[in-house]
Amino acid sequence: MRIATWNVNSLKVRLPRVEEWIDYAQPDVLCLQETKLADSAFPGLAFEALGYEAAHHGEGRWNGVAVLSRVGLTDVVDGFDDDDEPDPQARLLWATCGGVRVASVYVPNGRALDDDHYAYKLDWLARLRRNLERAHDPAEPLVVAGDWNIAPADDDVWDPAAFEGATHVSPAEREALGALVDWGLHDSFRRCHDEGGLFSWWDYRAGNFHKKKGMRIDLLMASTPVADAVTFALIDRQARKGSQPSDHAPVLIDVDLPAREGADR
DNA sequence: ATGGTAGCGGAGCTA
Repeated sequence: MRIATWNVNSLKVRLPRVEEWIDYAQPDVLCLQETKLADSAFPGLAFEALGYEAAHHGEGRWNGVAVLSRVGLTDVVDGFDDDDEPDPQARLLWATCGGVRVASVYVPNGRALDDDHYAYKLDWLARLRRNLERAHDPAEPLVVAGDWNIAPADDDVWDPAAFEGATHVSPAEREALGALVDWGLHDSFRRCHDEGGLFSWWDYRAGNFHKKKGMRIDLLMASTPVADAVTFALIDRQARKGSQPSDHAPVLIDVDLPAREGADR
C-alpha cells in the first residue's frame, strides 16, 4: 500500500497538479492539507473519476484537510476524535483506509516563539496526543500524515543556525512531537533514509528551492505495525518544480502490510 | 536594505 501526504496550498489552484501527480505516483491513500476550500467546493467528482473515494474537512479561506483512498474509506471523523469543544479550524480528518487508521493533519504554524499562535500550536499538539491515547492503540495500524510544521532534527533544515530562536525547530515543539513518538509513532520516512538535507518544503521567496534552502516538515508518523512494514519512502521533488507548484513536495511511503481477514481487496 | 512569493480577496492576513 502506498500512502502519501501533500500540502497543496489551495486545491482550487493545484487540482491539475494533483491529478497529474496521482496519475503517475499512483498512491492508494493521499492525505491533503491546505485545501483552502469549503466542503461544498471540494472537487470530489474529479477524484472519483480517478478511482478514489474522498473525505474533506474544510472551512473556506484557510486550512482544510482531505483523505483520498482507492482501498476503501470508512469511519470518517472531522477534527479531534474526543469529547472536547470542536476545533474551529479545519486541521484534522480521520478515516480508515485498507485496514489502516489514517489522519490528515495540518499542525498550526506557530509563527514565532513569542506569538500566541505558538502557544496554540503546543496546545494543539498536546490535544492530538490526548486524542491518540483516548481513541487509539499504538499496536493498531495507524498513520498520522501531514504538514507538522516541525522539523524533527537539525539535519531536517538547511541551516540550523538560520533557525536559531525560530519556530519549527524549538525544543518545545520537538518535545511535543517526541511525546507522540513516546506513545508509539515513528517518523516512517527515516526507516529508509538517514541522511540530512532531504526537505519537503521550500519558501517560494528568494529562489530557496533552487538554493536547496528547505525544511522537512511533512511527516508520515506511523505506528509500529506500519513503520515496520515500510519498504520504500520518497519525497517527490519533481512535484515542487514546473508551473504553479505548491511550496511543499508530496511525501510517500510504501508499506507491505499482511493481508487482512475479510478485506475488500 | 529584515528583502523575497503565493493565495485569498479585493486590503491585509497567512504562510
